[in-house]
Amino acid sequence: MAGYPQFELDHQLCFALYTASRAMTRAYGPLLADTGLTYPQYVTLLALWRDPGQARSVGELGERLHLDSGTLTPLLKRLASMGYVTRSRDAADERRVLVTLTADGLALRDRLAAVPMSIASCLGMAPSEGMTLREQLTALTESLEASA
Amino acid sequence: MAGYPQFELDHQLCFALYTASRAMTRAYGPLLADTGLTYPQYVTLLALWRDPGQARSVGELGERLHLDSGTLTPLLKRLASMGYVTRSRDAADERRVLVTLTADGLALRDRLAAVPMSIASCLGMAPSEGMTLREQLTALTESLEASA
DNA sequence: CACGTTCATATTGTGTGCAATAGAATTGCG
DNA sequence: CGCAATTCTATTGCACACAATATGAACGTG
Repeated sequence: MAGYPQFELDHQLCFALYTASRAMTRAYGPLLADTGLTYPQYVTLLALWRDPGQARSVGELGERLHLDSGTLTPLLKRLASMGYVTRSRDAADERRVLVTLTADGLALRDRLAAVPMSIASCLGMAPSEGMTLREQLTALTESLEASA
Repeated sequence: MAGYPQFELDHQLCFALYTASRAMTRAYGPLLADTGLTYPQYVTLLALWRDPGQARSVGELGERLHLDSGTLTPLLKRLASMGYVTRSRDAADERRVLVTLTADGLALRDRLAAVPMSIASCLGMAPSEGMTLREQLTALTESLEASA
């Protein structure tokens, strides 16, 4: 009986992706522990650090991060309670909530400046390899989201 | 001011990985909806389908899936409540809990036989590309877990 | 300018993930 | 044999993810 080769766990791209993603998140844990941040919170700050004076709506952040309000609303409330962002209704459109970095939130960028290099040293690959892998994963995301 | 190029969201391998993994999980949703399974439950069944008569301890499954008991215990209880597995203490070592496929759990393997091909058609890449990507991700996981 | 539709965010409910702890069983060492 | 250390699973607490729904604001059409 040959079995069901299409179900072999070690042949599944999905499983390799799922496992690698969780390993990556765990790798950030010790690097973020000082600041009390989780990995999703760190990624949210990455989006905000891009242009620190610029306020973003929840929807803009969600589009950028591929996350919905059910995830972002409580996450942003926790960032606000830690003093890293502020949340306020947009005066021009009261449906929108604007998220802005605080001085403390911006200061985190300097405190965490070495994090990307620390992670890079754990990847076991050259920067060019990482770049290629990143591009393949981005293309994969686009294909998967287009099929939805 | 040049800024902080190391923090550019679109240059982060971690973010591409995080986003792709969630996109993949979402892609499985419609394919598993009929069975009531979630993606982590499906992956757990993949491990069990490998050798359907073989009982596994929670620890063995956790090692295979890189998941701990805090995740697996409730997940396996849900699979048991759906009738797809049974859970029982190992008579030879009462610390261990043995997980076994039921007939219904095994029958799912036939009901879901087309799932891997359906997913493959959403990936936007040739099988050989997917295989290479999978190998790179597996190597990445090993590097990240070795650095822990 | 009313009012139904659409838009933006919040809430609810379910199911992971994982660190930390607890608790029971087994093992190993003297 | 006795008991401390170890092993294995379960529990607890917290933080995502996301579908489904609710709520309120803004818009468009007549």
